[in-house]
Amino acid sequence: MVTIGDVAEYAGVSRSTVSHALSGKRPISRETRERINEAIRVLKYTANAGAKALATSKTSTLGLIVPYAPDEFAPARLQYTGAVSEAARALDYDVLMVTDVDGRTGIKRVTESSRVDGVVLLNVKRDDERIDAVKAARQPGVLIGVAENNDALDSVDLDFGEAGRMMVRHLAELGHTEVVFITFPETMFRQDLGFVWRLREAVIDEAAAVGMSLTIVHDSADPKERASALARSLDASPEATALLVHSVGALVDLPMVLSQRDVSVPADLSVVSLFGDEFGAMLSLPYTAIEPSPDLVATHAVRLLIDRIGDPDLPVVTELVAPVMVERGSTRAI
Amino acid sequence: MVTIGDVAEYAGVSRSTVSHALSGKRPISRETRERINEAIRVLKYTANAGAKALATSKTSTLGLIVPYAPDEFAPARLQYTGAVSEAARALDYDVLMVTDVDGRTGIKRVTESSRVDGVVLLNVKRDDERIDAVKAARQPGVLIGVAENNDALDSVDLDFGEAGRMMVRHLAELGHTEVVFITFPETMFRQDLGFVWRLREAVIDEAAAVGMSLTIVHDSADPKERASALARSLDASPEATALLVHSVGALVDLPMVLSQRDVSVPADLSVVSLFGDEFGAMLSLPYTAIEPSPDLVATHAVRLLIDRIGDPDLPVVTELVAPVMVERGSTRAI
DNA sequence: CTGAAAGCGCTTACAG
DNA sequence: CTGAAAGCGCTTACAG
Repeated sequence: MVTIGDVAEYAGVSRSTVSHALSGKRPISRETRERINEAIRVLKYTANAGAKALATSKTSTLGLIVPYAPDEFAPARLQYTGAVSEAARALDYDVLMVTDVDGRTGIKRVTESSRVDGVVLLNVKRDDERIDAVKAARQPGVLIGVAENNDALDSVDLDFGEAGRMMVRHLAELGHTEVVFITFPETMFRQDLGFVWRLREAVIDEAAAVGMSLTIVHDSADPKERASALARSLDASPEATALLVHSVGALVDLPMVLSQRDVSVPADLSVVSLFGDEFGAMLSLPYTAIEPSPDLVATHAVRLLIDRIGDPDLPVVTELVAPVMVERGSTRAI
Repeated sequence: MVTIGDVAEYAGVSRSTVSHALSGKRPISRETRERINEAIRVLKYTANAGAKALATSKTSTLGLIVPYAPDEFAPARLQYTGAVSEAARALDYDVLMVTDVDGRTGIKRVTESSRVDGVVLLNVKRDDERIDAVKAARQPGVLIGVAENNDALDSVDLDFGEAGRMMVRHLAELGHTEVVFITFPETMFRQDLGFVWRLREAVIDEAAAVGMSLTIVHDSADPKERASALARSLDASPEATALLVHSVGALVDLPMVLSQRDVSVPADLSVVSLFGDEFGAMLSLPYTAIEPSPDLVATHAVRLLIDRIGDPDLPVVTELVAPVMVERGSTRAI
């Protein structure tokens, strides 16, 4: 492999001069710089990342802590991993995937061995045990999600509370007072995933505030029974004029269930939801919905993390990304 | 940070002795070993991965080259990234995610800077431009998929040809002679993705061989029109007694389209397909189908790559994983 | 069974 | 504007 020494020799300068030419950390004469660039070009030199990391104590690598729970919605998670990777690349960081089932194990491994400069935690729970693992590490971390047992890590997430309120207000403004709220299976709540809880609580509170009568339905965790359970729930609330949907499973089944009952949207029923492109692209869902904006969330998270790597004493922040609703004509005034 | 020198000092031995105790590369007296272990425990020592990589020229890291094309099916890709990561971990390797839109750029970057010991290529095309980038690198690579412009890299994939033949034979044995073959949108074929081509060719050849009359239908690339296009295709082939489905979009729409036409499976129509858990879990598809087995494919690929890292002169191999059909009762004899 | 020393490929005070 | 040298934290011949 060609080293900085080879470049120095070819260019007839010292290694430190090559190093400085590369980093731009001190002025180099035009002539010298040109000889160095020529040498780099001819020898096809690329700095050894490991050696640089050893010398500088910076790996330019972020650990992405993403336990592969089999029960969660895959496309959504893929959106986030891709978005984090791209946000990191844009700031010249690489991403190490850490998929250990126990996130703490993975965090310990990559931080203690100095493989990463910081970690990004996906799939955050309200009470997330990985937070202590990050606090025990030399490197900082950022949550994509909001935890309640967190007083030390920066967090970024969609403002799911506001998203819930926004959906309720949207329906309320159209005059809907009888609404069925379809949310994720109980199992998701029991898994303590923060966003399902926060959205549900906000929806309940806001509905109470605006005098909306809400029937809460949990999607079935078993896809085999999901559609029929959904159908029964709808039948049980014939007075409802609108659906507020925050569940991937229900979104999958809804077009078929409604079509089977000859229910037209929005003529017979208004529908508002929350889902992203990755989902809409596969299913082509015609529902007015809030965008989860994973790119924005990931970009903020990575920037926050890299800022903190640069300065550990920055104040801890929680950034909630404002939800945006995309109108698709699935709701109407009553 | 605590270094091997701190451990050596605490244990009262030399750094080389600690290093050898850690690697097990030479015999250490019981007493010395115990002092060292005690020192490691007390000081909470973990070796610096970068320093080790510099000294040994091995990073214990694999690059996962996965261009984030927005138009492909996300859950399938996530299955593979997770499977590769887990297979690598099992053999004590970490995984660096390389999501550059141009895979060649990413390969160049991580190999030239010695960030990885080898690369795993996902989303392989029949004519894959990344292969030359790998050949130009010092580190070896493995394809998850089969390319036609490849004479140097190991490859692992599901045997999609055999999968296609298996589906045809399954229907032929049940007496079906009029079959509609629904495959991916033209755009996927134009993207040159090997597996869609190989399966289609095998289905066509095998159908000819067994005297089956095949109507080939390409799924619509636009999810908005997909279901109605699918419905029209079915209407256009009233003589068909079976469907052979190799398209994610069609699988999403099929339950609804069939239910709208009051077509029962398998009473009115037999259906055979190819899809994995990740998909079945979300949609609960009741169709007899071939398993794509991403875990098996990824495990083989990673093992092959690590073997080759150990010995670059191993013969180049292509491993095709035998397809397995899972019976779900969606086909019947005619 | 153990240690002193060189080396992996960088960066960065220090000196000029 | 440039260079010689030390150091980052490991491993591994070499020597005993």
